[in-house]
This record gives sequence, structure tokens and C-alpha cells, in this order.
Amino acid sequence: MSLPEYDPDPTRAQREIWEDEQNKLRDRIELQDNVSFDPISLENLNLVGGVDVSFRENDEVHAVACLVVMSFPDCKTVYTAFLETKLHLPYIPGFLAFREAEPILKLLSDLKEQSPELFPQLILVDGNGRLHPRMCGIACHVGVLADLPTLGVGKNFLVIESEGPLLQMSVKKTCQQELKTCGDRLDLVGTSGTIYGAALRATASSTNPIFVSQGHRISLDTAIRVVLATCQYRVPEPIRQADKLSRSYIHTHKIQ
DNA sequence: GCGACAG
DNA sequence: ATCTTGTCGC
Repeated sequence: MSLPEYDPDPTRAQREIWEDEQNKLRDRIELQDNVSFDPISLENLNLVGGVDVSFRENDEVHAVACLVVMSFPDCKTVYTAFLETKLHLPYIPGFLAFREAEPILKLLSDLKEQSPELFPQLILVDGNGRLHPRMCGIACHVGVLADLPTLGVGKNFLVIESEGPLLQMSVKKTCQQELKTCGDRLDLVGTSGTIYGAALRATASSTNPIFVSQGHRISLDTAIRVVLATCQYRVPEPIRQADKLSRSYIHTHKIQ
């Protein structure tokens, strides 16, 4: 017997299995606010989490996942955890969760067991939620499996084919024209009427938008309110810190 | 036929 | 995702 090995090129059959799994998870997503704080005023929101996974260059296997918990609204780090892990898949657009969700879920369950009083009320995930070909990106994946409120933040736009010109063309250029001031948003709606998420001008100076979408148990409007409330720079602080810390961990530790 | 494609 | 250097502007 051997442990799951690295599969550099999953078959089409395997991808269809993953697609089925995403379709089933999608049907379990709650799109309304089901949170432990006031979704409008954000009153009683005290702890927010951010997750990210970093890699060593020229190494598709070894990675470090990081979970950061911050106080809200002041965004002070109150908890950090790292997990060295081996990934068994390459990055495949549309299937990011099958590569990165597992270590993230492990970090969350560890925290719940070890320090439940620090468990965040909402997780910001580095990667999309509903903004996904099957409306089930990694933020949805993590949210449903952990039964947590989650939202997704993408720094680059993921093309959704078959949903009309808006979701295919370079949305970034459209945004530069229309998103003039901090908080301006462009809803990403397909020809089918499906709302995938929104492009958001996160700060006054960031000319490049970020792409916010629902993960689980949260409305798009609330997701955007939380993102704006945690953005000191273009990327929301919990994700930005998780990214920064996981990267520095890689540089200061011997992985393998 | 080639290209598009979160991290 | 990852690496790097400089450069521009408030």
C-alpha cells in the first residue's frame, strides 16, 4: 500500500468525478446570511479568519498552509497556525479546492479543538467562491464542508465561459473605467441571470479590482461589507497576513 | 487548430 | 503560485 501519490495529469474521467462533487456541494450552499453577527452593521463581529497556501518555487508538492485569526474591526492578529503539507495535484483552473482545501480544513478543525474561543465567525478564502464555472469555488468548498460562513477573494478574474460577454472579456479594463472610488462595485451577472459575484474597488488607490464572491452562509452584500471593512490595502487583511506569514514560513523553515 | 484559465 | 529591481507619486 502507498500513500496518495502526486498525479500530474488527472484524467477526464477524474475531472468529471470532481465536477459531480462540486455540483453536489453547490446544492448545499446557503446563499442567505446565516451568521453570528449583524450582517448590516457588522455589530458583534469580533473574529475573522483568513487562509492561504504558499509554495516553494520549482516545487509542486511541498506547501505550507496558514490560518490567521484577527480581531474585528481593528484587524489585530490573535492567532496563527501553519501546516506543512504535500499536495498531490497540480493547479488546475476550476479545481483548486481539490488541491488546497484539505490542509485548510485541517487547520480549522485543529483550532476548533484546541482553542474554540478563538474560532472565527467568518473565513476569508484566497480564491473564488461562487465565481466559478460550477458556482462552487474553494471558498464554497471549505464553507460547506466545515459548515462555516465563508467568502472568496480572487486577485485575478476567472473566465466563466458560456455566460456572455461580460464574464468572458477582460473585465479588468471595464472596471478601470467604471470603478472610480473605493467601494464601487461591478456585479458579475451571466446571461442566464446568475449572480456570480462582484468586481470591487477595495481602496482609493488600488486601480486593479478584486473579485468578491459568496462562499457559504453569507449574502454577496454582506461579503462585500466585510471585505471593505478589512481592507487596508487591496487584499483584505486576514488573507494578506496569511499570505505574508505562510511565505515567510517557507523561507525560514526546511520543508521536506 | 490555437487560445482562454482562481492559486 | 513564485522570483526580482527599480521606479513613480503622495
